[in-house]
Amino acid sequence: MNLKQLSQILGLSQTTVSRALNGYPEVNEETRMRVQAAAAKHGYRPNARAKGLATGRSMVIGHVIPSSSRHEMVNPIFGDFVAGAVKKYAEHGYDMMFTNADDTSIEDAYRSLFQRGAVDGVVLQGPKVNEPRIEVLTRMQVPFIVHGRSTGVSVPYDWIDVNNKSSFLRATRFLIDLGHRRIALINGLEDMDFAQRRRDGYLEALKQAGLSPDPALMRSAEMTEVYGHHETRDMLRLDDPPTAILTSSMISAIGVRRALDEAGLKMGRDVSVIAHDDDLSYLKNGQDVPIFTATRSSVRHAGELAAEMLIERIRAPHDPAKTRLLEAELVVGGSTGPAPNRF
Amino acid sequence: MNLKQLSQILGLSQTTVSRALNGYPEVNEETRMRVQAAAAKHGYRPNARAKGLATGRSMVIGHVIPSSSRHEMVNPIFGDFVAGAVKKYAEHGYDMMFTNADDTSIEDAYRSLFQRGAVDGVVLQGPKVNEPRIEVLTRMQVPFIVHGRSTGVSVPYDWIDVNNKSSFLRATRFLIDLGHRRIALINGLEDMDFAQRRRDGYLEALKQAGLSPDPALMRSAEMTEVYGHHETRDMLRLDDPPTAILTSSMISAIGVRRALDEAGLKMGRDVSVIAHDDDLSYLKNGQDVPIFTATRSSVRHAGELAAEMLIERIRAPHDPAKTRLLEAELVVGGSTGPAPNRF
DNA sequence: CTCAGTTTTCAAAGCGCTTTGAATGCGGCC
DNA sequence: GGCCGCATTCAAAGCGCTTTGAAAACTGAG
Repeated sequence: MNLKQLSQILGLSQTTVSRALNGYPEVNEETRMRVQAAAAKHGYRPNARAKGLATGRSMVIGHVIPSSSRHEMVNPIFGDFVAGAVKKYAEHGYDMMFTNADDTSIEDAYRSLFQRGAVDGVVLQGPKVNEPRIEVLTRMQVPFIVHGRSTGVSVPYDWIDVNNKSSFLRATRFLIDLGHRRIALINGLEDMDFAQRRRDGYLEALKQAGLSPDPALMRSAEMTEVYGHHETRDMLRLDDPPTAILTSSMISAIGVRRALDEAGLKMGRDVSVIAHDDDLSYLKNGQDVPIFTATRSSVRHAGELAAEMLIERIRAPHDPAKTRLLEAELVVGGSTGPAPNRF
Repeated sequence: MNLKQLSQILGLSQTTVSRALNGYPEVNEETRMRVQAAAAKHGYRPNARAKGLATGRSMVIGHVIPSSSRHEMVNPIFGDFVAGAVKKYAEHGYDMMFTNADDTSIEDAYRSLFQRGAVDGVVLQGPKVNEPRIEVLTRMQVPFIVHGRSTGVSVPYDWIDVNNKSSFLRATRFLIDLGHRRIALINGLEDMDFAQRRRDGYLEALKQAGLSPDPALMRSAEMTEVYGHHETRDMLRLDDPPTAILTSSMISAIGVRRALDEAGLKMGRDVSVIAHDDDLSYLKNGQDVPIFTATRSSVRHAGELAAEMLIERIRAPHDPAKTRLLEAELVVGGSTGPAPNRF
């Protein structure tokens, strides 16, 4: 069933039927009712491609998934961010499109999406420091939003981010206030912008407390469970092991916990742990009492906000850049306690 | 840059340029080279909507994400399955589209995707027992593939699934062979087809061993960490607690482990645990030695296979239904051991 | 040199929609 | 009665591509 057929059934022109369905005012209300009824009856749905071709808009928003050859990892926060975003997209009549690109051709993938007219805007995830994609998209003059920020990029752009620095500063200070002096940081990949900001916060807190950082206590890699376990076990073997560990993800924190268990150490008593908690739906930080003391910020909520900001941007391409900084809350759970007295 | 402009630059007709780029034989090779060079030089990429309108194919494959009001959970396997699928889609020139639909309108969402001409095929995830969507799609005569199967659906359809019954049968038998008699099953939601098959395998193994199932040891819900923890803690309080636990996901298994730790029990010695491991990239089951004894089957690989099967189906809509049953491997890790002697 | 056969190129129609510019019908006012 | 303005409807062009059916250019045989 297409527009032509529907209009023939109704004995009206395509113009009138189209306008009736799209809510234009120059249609007799009675006619509109008749058209809407017929459309519903015959299950008519306008062809998205034809509509897009005629309007120049695709009503689709793109995401590019890097299929890295180096690290085949899917970000665990992916699902929740997407769930948040897609919900808002749907509310505004947008669909979501994914494309795959290998590491070397990510910029090209973004360019392709727009040139092919496949999308009206894109979300840029996981920005690195000096993220080149941001300048590419800016130069292309297309609507986009960054989930995160990129230190070193000077052009203005829309972004939504968690205040990584302040939350890790607060978390570190919290541990210092509990008497900890040997505090480890199990961070994400170094070239990721968020990881750098978290480290900045951590270092800042140490500095304010007059503590000097120990490179042996600062680790960074892709945030898996195995990684958290491995680094913890490694650090526990040091002559002067940490009494507290700060970790960039709940998944790694689970590995940290496993390593502590294996070493016969009790989390919260022997070693304190603070994790960053993205509030993933399948990995809640406990029921009522949090398992881990954590800096918490819902990535699903970030997805919703990102979607809304991007849709606004698509509507008003020339508005000045908008940014949104979310503060993570510091929730206190059972994984932290006063530094053990070793003497 | 569109086809018209490009053909004007080249002094050729649109027909010839289009054919040159799409590899049709009736084009002089020299001309083809010239066209390809010009297209590359000017960064020409055919408009996907126009192309789709002309060909009737969208080169997009759809996935519907249910935004349930009941359980707001994103399936943790989502990311890896999608990563596998999108990679294969890309290899064949397909993009991936997501749409959101609330629980009540999922069928409608599938229908809409096709009627709007937005997709050439869809993947149906998380089938329940007697899954109504399968019949809807069958009746619509559109290409689709089911990740999983649906007991009770009699029409033939394409699917790819893990042999859930046999893997849980084997896992249960493995525990029985180790001397366990009180074996608990922490399963997924009851109405999910995979959960039912896993329970069947579990029950079958008990039956073969002459053991009668205890309803108090069979739990089912959405497979979160908190759920695994909660049910385990609950069962440990029983007069006759289980000595072994079978769980449907690694995430829940982590919760199981936490409950055991809290109770001062050692996994593998006091209580044995077997988990189903989807081989998620961010949640590997250990480095070299598996943490958990597990039934393992890569969901990412399933995503790749599903994508390929669907693309085949799109190419040959009238071929007989194809199915693929993957056997999970039983990997033995440190979480299982002989049943403790309680006397 | 001619003509059939082959290779190569082209103009135009069509995919299903929106939107422009024009036409129609109607009531009201002078 | 004639004319204007308003409400309503319509025919046709256009979005950028593919594809059909025809034309042009070339080839080799007779």
